[in-house]
Amino acid sequence: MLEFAILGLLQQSPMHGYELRKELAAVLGGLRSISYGSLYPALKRLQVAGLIASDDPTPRSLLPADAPALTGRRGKVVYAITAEGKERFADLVSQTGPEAYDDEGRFGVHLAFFRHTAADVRLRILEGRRRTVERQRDRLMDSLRRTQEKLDRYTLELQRHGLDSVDREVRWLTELIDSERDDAARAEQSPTQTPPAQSPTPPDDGTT
Amino acid sequence: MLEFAILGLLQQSPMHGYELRKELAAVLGGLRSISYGSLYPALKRLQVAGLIASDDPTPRSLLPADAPALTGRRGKVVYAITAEGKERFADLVSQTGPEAYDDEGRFGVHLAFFRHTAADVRLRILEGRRRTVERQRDRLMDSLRRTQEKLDRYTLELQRHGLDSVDREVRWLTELIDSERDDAARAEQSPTQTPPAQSPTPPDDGTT
DNA sequence: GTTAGCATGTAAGGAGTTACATGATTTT
DNA sequence: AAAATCATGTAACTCCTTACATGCTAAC
Repeated sequence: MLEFAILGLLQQSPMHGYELRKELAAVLGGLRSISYGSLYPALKRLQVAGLIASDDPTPRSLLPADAPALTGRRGKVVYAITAEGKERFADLVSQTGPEAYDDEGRFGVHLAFFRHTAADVRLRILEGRRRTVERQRDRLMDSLRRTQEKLDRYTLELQRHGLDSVDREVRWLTELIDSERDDAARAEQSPTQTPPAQSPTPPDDGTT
Repeated sequence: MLEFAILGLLQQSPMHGYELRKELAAVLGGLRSISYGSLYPALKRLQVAGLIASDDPTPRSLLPADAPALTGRRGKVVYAITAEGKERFADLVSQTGPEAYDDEGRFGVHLAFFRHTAADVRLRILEGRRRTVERQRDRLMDSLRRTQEKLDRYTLELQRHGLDSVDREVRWLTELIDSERDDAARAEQSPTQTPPAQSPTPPDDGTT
């Protein structure tokens, strides 16, 4: 998931690790960020696999011969995606199986890169996610109905709040799906126009 | 976290692993359950630590001497919490530091066992959780305000939905906190009565 | 020229998962 | 007695975190 997100970000522009971390926070839900202990090893793995390349500013060959063992090379290291990396990203982005939507984090990453995703793939991922969340909702409703009496006030509140959240997520997904379908229908009617990448008007939301 | 949840459930009644797993699902948010690959090793660790004890139905000593190496002992194994385990659970339950509310899962477990938690500890945990979630909300609002134009429709939707969820969680926590404070005030007025373990009437919620 | 904060990296470990293997009990 | 399902367990692995170690660069 992390490697997927890195490839996606580097697709947009080259970056060094520190920068990447900030952008990653936005992609991964905006709340928690990834730690360096995950980030740098991931970059190394991607580089070894040939999916990204570093524009290393101080290559060994330019250092004086007496430079000591160099436990760690320092200085900003800018990474860029390679052709192979783009290929791999295209593969990942077009996955429509459970791995694209069963896990909340992975789904978020897929959504964040929807601009690089074909319209039919977008729709399948959104529908898959909705099915997953609907199943969660149904299980929760079931469990609430069956055990309502046995539960104390706090557990009850926790489950009701969880149910409410899941319910809202289903509605949110339904809005996205409907809006995707509208776009598809519109593209059908006037196929000469470029399909709209920006939505016409988001359905509203009232709050704030 | 898993071990905390197990101790909490065994506090209520002895159970075997399979049963435990179902109850665990409810405690851990009702959606995903824990796998056996986590559960059984956890039980073993707790037993080795002396916090739980198994009522093993087929102890080695009762088997015929020719019983072969016994790669795996089978038959239901019922676990019960020990006095030491109760002590440990009481310790865990009364923790009011970040470990009780920074992680969503851990907070959920704490909440699920609020009936075993002192009123002042409950309040501190709820307030801590609210602070954590408020910080998340503020960070998200900030990020949304600053980068609104750069984001495509999908990332924007994702962040707006995330913000909405976090906002609702803050409100939910505030309701719980207010209700706790009411209870505390009521207990103050008539200290001879036992403090109410069940809420009088949940503040309402309208939806469903 | 020293402190603060930017930037990179490693080692150890935590908390879970999947895949596998097997036994015990209930249903048909 | 075969099949389904209940129940226990291990090994290997995934994916991330914390704690640590270090160097580079700008500001005072």
